[in-house]
Amino acid sequence: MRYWLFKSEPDVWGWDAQVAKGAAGEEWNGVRNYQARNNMRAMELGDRGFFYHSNQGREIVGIVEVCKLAHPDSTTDDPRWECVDIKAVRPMGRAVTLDEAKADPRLADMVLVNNSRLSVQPVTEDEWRVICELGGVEP
DNA sequence: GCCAACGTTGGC
DNA sequence: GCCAACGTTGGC
Repeated sequence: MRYWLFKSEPDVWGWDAQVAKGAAGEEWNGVRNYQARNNMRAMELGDRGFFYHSNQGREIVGIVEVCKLAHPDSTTDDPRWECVDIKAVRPMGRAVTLDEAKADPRLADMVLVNNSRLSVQPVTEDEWRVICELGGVEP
């Protein structure tokens, strides 16, 4: 099992919208970046991810699970773009902000801290534990 | 709202 | 295959 982080602007697709989809989950569509797509192709069923609000909030608000492997993105006819489906698992006990992540030396190498542009990114097991600790949830 | 960083496109 | 131009993301 691997760990990931999904970014979305809360105005466009936020945690509440994800939760509303329930156990069925929803396509993480709209990604038009090869690196992000490749990360989704590498995902397996049951992999966990953080749900991050970019721009407004700039914080990790919840935990999601991959519930469908990479498949063509229904929002485009371009066969290059694929996406997985994810479902909400649980909210963080307390949102973990980008500032907190930046301030914690254990997260100095985290992609979130170092590459603000990548919208679907890998998270190491150590980073996962640290964020869960800060957010007050079981890893 | 600005702009730096980054990725993509397309002419040559 | 290089690189200038352009578009987008996302922190600030």
